[in-house]
Amino acid sequence: MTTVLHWFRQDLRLSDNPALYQAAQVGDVVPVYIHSPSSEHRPLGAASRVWLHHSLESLDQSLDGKLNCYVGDPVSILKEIVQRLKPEAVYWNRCYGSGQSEIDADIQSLLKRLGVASMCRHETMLWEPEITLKSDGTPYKVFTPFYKNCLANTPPRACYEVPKKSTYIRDAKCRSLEELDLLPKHNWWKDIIKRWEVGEASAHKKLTRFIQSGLNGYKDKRHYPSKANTSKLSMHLHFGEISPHQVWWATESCSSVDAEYFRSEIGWREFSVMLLHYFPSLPRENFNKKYDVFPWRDNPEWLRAWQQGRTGIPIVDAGMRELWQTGSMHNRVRMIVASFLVKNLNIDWRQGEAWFWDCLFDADLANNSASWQWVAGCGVDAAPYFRVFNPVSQGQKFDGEGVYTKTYVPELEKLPSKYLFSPWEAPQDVLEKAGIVLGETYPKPLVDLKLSRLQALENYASLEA
DNA sequence: TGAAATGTTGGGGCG
DNA sequence: ACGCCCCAACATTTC
Repeated sequence: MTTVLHWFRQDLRLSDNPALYQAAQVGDVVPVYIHSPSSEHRPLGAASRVWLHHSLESLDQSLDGKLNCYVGDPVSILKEIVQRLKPEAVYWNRCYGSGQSEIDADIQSLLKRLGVASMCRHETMLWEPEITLKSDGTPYKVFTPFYKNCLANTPPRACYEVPKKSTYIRDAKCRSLEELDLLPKHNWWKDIIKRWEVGEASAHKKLTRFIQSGLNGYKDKRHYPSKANTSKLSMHLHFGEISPHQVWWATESCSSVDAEYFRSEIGWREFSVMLLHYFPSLPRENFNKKYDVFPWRDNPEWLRAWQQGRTGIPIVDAGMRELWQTGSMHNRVRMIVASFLVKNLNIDWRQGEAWFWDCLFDADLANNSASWQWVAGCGVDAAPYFRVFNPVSQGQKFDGEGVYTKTYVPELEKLPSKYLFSPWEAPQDVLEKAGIVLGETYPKPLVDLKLSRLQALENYASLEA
């Protein structure tokens, strides 16, 4: 029997894994994962490291404990393994993002030198970036025509089964999962990860549950953070515990408007990946260069207050505390807190992006940077600069009863809904009755919403001139 | 995947 | 009955 190697990257699953499927048909598989902190363009955030650790643990179990982990630069690690184990070929699924194509090219030339076949599969996305270009050969810069073009394009490929009868080989010289040293030294993460189930099986369970009970009414109900109408699949998709194809085809038979809206969100994910592919500087630089002279405010104390959920704006604080306590945040609230940071506090979107990157289990370079640039107005197909969310009316509209807000800001528990989203407007006796002393039991608002909005509009308008 | 300012309309109270 | 005012409700424009 021949030996082949499968290099796991952002495809931590057995089902619908094109490279693994093909590898297993050829021979016995050496499953490999390489942690390479030194060659990362953007080091993993703390939350991502925690999720990754647990995801690898789960993958290892699926592989009968045969997952082989290594630490170091992929080229030198793979070189060493290949020379030692002499597999017939190395398989992997393509990744996207800064430097990924270069890594692929480096590995391919390495394997060529070693006389080993390299099998890099290009079936990761529903529509690979190369086939979604406009007729003039340039990438789409507006979502709607991009997505229309996708739908009119070749349908996404069918899903692959879990490889049958595959034998996985353990390399005695690999490292243990613990040696990857992914988990933070302090134990803060234990309570957070407890809230989640990590791994391929959990991802599918979530998808099934969502289709059964969350998809119906998704189009409207997804906006309400206290409702369970979002899929919460983002982290599983990010690490490849489930593939977009599996999600796509699972909802494809549901021909409701709800399912269509849900699939278009998967479309936004494709859009972001495509953008990062063609504009690798997206996580660092304003896509719209006009914004390079924007007068961002440097205020570490305000930034800190935003991060810690003590801005004095209840829906903003609820969102930021949800992030801190759960490693995730409802998407509607992400937009609200982001708009507040950028357009009320006037702080550079990169500061917000960095915090999300560190705290989110689903931190994804493409989605995160594209979305922050969208909010800030400097991105591709971005929100117009004058679209400023009012966190008071957003709270009233999407969390009317305050169920979500009170979950994370319990000190406002007794405040009537009328003032829940703007406690600074509550009469003194109402505050007293609710046991609230502004500035003591709950912060006074960091900024005046009306004035800060006008200031932001002025700043933004100055760029237009 | 906004919100505020401004404009328009129409019903009802009232002299 | 009529004109006038007020203002909610809705529509449009502007940022």
